[in-house]
Amino acid sequence: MESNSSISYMDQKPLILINELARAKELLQHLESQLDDASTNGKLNQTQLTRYVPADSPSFLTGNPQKDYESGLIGSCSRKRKTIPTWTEQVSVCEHTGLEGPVDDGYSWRKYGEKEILGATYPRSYYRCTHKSAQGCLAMKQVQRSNEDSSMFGVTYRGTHTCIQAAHLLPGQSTSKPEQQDEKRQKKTQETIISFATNCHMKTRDSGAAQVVLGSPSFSFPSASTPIPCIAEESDNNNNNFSSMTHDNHFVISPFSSSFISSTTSETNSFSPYRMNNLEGDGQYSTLEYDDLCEFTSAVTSELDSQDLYLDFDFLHGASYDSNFPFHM
DNA sequence: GAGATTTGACCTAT
DNA sequence: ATAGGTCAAATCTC
Repeated sequence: MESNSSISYMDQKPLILINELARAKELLQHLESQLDDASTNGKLNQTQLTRYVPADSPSFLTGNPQKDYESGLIGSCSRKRKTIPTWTEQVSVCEHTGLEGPVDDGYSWRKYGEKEILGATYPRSYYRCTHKSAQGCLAMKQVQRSNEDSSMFGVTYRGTHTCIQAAHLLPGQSTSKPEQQDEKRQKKTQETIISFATNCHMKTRDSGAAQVVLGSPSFSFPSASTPIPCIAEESDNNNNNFSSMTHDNHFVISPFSSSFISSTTSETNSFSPYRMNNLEGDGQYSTLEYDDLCEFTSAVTSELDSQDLYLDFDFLHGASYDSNFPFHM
């Protein structure tokens, strides 16, 4: 990689990180799905999938994928109304970490409806991409506040952004003034990392049972509407040539691929506390890559019947909070 | 005045 | 019949 690209990469690390964390979340969801499938097939009878959600929440909050499959929200087009061939993503967002609530995820949305939902304390809000008319972007999302924890929101994304903002903005960016975007992005990046570190746990047990803990009460991915659809299909990518577990159970993060940098903007930020140190001891920083997470996902599924694993992202140890990084396997 | 939000009516799947 | 999703006119905000 030429030097200019290298500088640009360093400047854009926070943005990259946001996107990477969004990818991580999606991959964890994918993993959860894989584990569920394995359990269904009798491979993992003791598999437990734990996902924080209020008990009386709608399906996208209760984490009942079967229900959503049945309702057509996942993996297929909705059978209701116009069938938009879309990919559906489900995330939970906490307003405590999202700064501006669940609506501000970096994209421009226009609210087109609100509906009282049976059994739900709060109404569900319906949004579509602001650029639907201008650019034919079909992205939509639904936002619903949790019954039990009013600070929790369930955000269901339907469709991917095909508008200009999807091509030129990273999740977490908005159409506000650049300086405001910087501030928002910095805060969101910090909050995202902290939230991710505090609440994302993956464990395997001696018994072979697996536990995935996603979206605990304060867990959020402000950039949840990542413009990277069809993760399940892409997760089979075999270009993951840079991640491995070391002898001391550290997850090795190796140099960043150039392909992802091209999707970022040229704005600058500095988040040195959150840099990811690789473990080569050469002082170079690197980024948790998408394929690392594919490897990670694969590792979980292949190691379910073996020893405990421990995943240690050093960059989080350097963050300005004192909790132990809880990303374990 | 343009664009966003609200809200009641309407449509469609179950 | 009912519930969820969408439409579109009215209203609000900048």
